[in-house]
Amino acid sequence: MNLKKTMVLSNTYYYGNHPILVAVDNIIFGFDTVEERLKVLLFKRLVEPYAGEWSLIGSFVQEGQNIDDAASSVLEELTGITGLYLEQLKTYGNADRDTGERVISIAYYSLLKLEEDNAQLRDQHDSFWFDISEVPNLVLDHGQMVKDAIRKLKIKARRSPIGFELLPEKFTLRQFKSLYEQIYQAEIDDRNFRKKILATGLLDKLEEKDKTTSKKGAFLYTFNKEKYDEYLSRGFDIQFH
Amino acid sequence: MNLKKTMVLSNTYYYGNHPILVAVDNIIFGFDTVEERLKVLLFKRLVEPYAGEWSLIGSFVQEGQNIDDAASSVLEELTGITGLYLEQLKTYGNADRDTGERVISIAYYSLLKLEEDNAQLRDQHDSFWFDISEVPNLVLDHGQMVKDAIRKLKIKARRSPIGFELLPEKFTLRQFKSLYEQIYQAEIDDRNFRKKILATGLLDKLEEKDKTTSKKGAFLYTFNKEKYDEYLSRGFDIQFH
DNA sequence: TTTATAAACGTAAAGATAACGGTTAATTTT
DNA sequence: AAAATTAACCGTTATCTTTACGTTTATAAA
Repeated sequence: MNLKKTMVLSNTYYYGNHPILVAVDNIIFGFDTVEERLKVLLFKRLVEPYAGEWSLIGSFVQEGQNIDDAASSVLEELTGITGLYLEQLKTYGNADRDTGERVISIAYYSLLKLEEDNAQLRDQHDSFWFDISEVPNLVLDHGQMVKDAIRKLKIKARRSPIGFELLPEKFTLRQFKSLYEQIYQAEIDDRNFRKKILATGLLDKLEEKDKTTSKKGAFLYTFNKEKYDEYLSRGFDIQFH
Repeated sequence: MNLKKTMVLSNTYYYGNHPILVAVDNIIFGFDTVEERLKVLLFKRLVEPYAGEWSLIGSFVQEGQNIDDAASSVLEELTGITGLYLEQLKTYGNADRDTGERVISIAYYSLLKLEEDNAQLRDQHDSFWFDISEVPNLVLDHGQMVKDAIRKLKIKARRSPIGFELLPEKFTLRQFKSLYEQIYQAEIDDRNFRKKILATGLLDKLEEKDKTTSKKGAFLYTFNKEKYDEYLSRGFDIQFH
């Protein structure tokens, strides 16, 4: 329909068009600092449609509800945490993507710290944290959504200090390096990583050490919030893959 | 709504949810090689709602129509050209973004060559190519859409040889440079640009010269399609700003 | 006391970037 | 006909960045 045809509708601008069910789906990433693995949270569907199959978590967009609010509600009700990192990924809208009624899905991805013993986030009978290299077959086009989210995360990690959302308050350089290694699925040279990441000034070294992976112990670091905010506003660019 | 609550709905999985009008809006970019300006195509609305105001072109997503097809239809019916570059930008879905009925809009952006004497692409009484630095006030959240599209284009231009979509078949290095200058709204050193862009191997030098901007004349170049496809699949990275 | 190993520190060669000077080919002006 | 003009084109160097890899340190376990 081009503009002129649309214009003819005039008073009937909205009328005669076909409303469609709209949902949000959420690709939830978490970094396991113990296993040093990037994970994605998936859900086993208990009932029809697609009972027994793995899927993302989502919900329908309700009357009067902003789409961003629909996405953050899903996340908040799942985790009990507000203000988690959440960003729109892409909208999936092939007419036949849902085998039941037509549903357009707006996919979001979120990043969260996976250290806390948050009961709701623990593996449950109906949800599981999958290694991003071992995602099972998913319902509908959710597999494509996860693929697209991982691709987006790679790009995001270059232009934003993503560790701030994925690492715990205190972390070792080893953990930070392994986060990048997981995202890019590639080895990073230890010494070069250290140099580059410390040169940003983003990290404050603490007195404390973590001895879980070595006899010597590795110093813990935190993000310098001021530097972090500065990079967020002025732009950030780092490359590891 | 978390998964368990959703599950309880079971057979009524789709039932009870609220269908919403969904539209696509298109941010159409064109590079004017004569003026050496990056332009965006906007439309003066002739009738209500918002008569007399500038807006993007769009359409409602029809029953059974894929969202990507809705977006490409708008573009094809406007230009008469198929296969133009078109990519999804972002979905805008605040409940109150449309002052009439609720409409969720999926924004797309497209890139096209602006040289051809295509009547439909010329400035008309109801449409106009605006310099990207001189975009007027737009209807609803269309101004934000254009802003977001320009931001996306900057990122896109780093990771893809965008000139292929925006420049004519034959072009000068001057024109290619000015395209990047327009995208990044910054001056680029002539000699460094030439070195960097030629080093990619993307360009084939022709015998022909263009004398419109100098006495000496500037050699024309074309994209090497093989190299271009290679970069598209293996990844591209160039920085000018 | 020795061994083992992650952590931490350092260096040098190669490559990329930024800044800028000089030459060329043609037209326009004198 | 000669001089002036100007975009186009070519080249150099200093500086920063990246890559690759060698060395030392602190501690627990053998």
